[in-house]
Amino acid sequence: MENIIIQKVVEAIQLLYNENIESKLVQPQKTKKEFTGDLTVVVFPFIKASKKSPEQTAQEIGEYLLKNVEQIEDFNVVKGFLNLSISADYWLEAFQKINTDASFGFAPTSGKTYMVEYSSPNTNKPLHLGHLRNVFLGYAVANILKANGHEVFKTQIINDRGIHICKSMIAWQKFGNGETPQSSGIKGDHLVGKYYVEFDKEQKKEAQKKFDSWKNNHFSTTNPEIIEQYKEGIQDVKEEKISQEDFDKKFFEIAMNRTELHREAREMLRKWEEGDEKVVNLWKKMNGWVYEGFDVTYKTMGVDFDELYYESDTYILGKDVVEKGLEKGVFYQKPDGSIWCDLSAEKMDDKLLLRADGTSVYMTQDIGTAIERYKKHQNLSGLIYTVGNEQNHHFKVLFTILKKLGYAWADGCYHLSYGMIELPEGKMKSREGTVVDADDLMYSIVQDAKSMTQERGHIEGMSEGERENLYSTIGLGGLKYFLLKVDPKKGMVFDPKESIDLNGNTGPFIQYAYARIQSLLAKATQLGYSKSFATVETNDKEIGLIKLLNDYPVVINEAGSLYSPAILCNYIFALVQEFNNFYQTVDILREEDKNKLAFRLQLAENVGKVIKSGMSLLGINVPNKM
RNA sequence: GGCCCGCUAGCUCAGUUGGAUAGAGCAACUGCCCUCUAAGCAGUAGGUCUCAGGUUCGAAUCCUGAGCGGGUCACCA
Repeated sequence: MENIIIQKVVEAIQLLYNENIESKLVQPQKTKKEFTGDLTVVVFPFIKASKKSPEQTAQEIGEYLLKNVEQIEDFNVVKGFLNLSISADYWLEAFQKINTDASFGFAPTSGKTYMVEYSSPNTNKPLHLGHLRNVFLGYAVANILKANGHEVFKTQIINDRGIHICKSMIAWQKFGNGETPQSSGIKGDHLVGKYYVEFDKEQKKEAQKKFDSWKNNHFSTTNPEIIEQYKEGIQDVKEEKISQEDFDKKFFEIAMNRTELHREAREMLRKWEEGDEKVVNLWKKMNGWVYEGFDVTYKTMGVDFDELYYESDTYILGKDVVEKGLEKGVFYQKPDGSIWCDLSAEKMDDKLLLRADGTSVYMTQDIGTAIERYKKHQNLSGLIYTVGNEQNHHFKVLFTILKKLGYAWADGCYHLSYGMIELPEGKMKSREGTVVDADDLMYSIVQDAKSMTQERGHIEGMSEGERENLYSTIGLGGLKYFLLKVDPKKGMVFDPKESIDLNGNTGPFIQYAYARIQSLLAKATQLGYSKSFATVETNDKEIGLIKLLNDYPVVINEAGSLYSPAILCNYIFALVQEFNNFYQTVDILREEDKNKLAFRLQLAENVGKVIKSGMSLLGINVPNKM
């Protein structure tokens, strides 16, 4: 419809004023609620061509459109705004198409393939609230891309090696007494996380002892540098060059790095890299526990992956590429032998790619892994990394380097960056135990949903299993919607003391509307009402719903190209608001005109269809009763 | 300090190439269950869109500067 109008407006200006204007200048938009009409054309851009007042220009163009576009049946002019009314027949016809299209809103196959990476956890602790946002976001974006006709591979890279997991391993060896998930009844990832925390606690104790003895001028260390530094530090504090707080922080950190525990963890990492059998076996065992735990969490979350990558496999990648890059002159070498990428042209600091001793850094393996993925999936149109915005700079550098290396596909790489979730008192700190655990949060929100549902739900006649199922549908739906409705780029505050709101603009609000529709349809079937209708007289609430339904394909497209499930959330919410208004002001089953009744049933059915479809793209289920 | 991002109602957020009187939800107040599910609907109140300039028919939106908040600039991952 928009296209027809654009074309006809250009035509009108050509005929009326003998001027050619760019079709870009014609921007039909939805008419605001307080005015009558469906589409509005702003005529200000045309007054240069018409050389007449905005009002008169709008009037003349309006008359032309009324005569020459059959779907337009009326128009009105307010200042420079030309409001056009589209005929009900046009909307009814559009509705027929929606009604008969089983995969309404979804684009035909595009032939493109995308890879979406999300989650990518460390294996030394369980998933937390930040992962929930990450995973729900990545999963929803993957679904939305599929709905846009693309083939999608969902993937994660599991950070299964490194100093962090060694810490858990050391602590378990020292204090674990052979504890296992089976023996303790603790979920595997939580058990490993418990020892990570244990390690930190013990290390802090040891560091504190060391630090205290320094304060008393007892230096057990054989390293005279530390003593010297410390004494200088004290002097600086006296001269107020640094604050006591900064001094404490700095030397506590130094003490931490000089603890026996820290040395042991480093040593274990070294042994792991050598392939020491004992260490590798312990590593496999404890990672195994973590994976069992993650599986349960992912299952509760209702997400999955098509392809897994492990850092223990990929951390070696990239070295040869960097060396080749050096030969080709893309990178340069410093006198100490380290290899760097010059990014001054891009106004960024130079980036280290290989240390002087030839070992790699994070960036090195990211380069290698990206190349690996494009080798494995030829024709990949895009690679989407769902990673927090603290790594914005990292990805900017990564994509720039890939491009410098001559990989044209680097343009298809996209960092799906999202804002951090903060608690009312600030950032979550795993060391301070303020992290909101994913399993705990999901459990408690389902409990909330349970008590709310028992209070006001329509659960009579449901089996115990069906009820439990409903509680988790509502609870998790609420949680997912809560995390997805905010623009990914923005940070958000989460207060664990207040449970997530399940009224208003929420998942359950939408689920409730869906359940009402299903109940309505069931009752209609029971009463033997038909859903087929001839042409009917419509009211503006009905047309309003059709207009919104008609937007669904555009919304999917937009949500896909902007990688934003939030756009879809807002759309579904608006649709439900409109439907609730319709539902509460227009009779459906009580309607005496059976033709109208049938039409309204079918309208409700299609609203339900779109709600279900949209919610499923978000990874949210909808219940038939609640 | 350099670079990046954010700032819209008391709170949480919409507002996509600049368009009409800036919109929702929560919280507050007022109405509505005659069983089409009140987890709902209708209404009231709440705003110098952080501030100051600029661009033009027209700015929350674009430009410049300032303020506040966050991130990053690691031979950490």
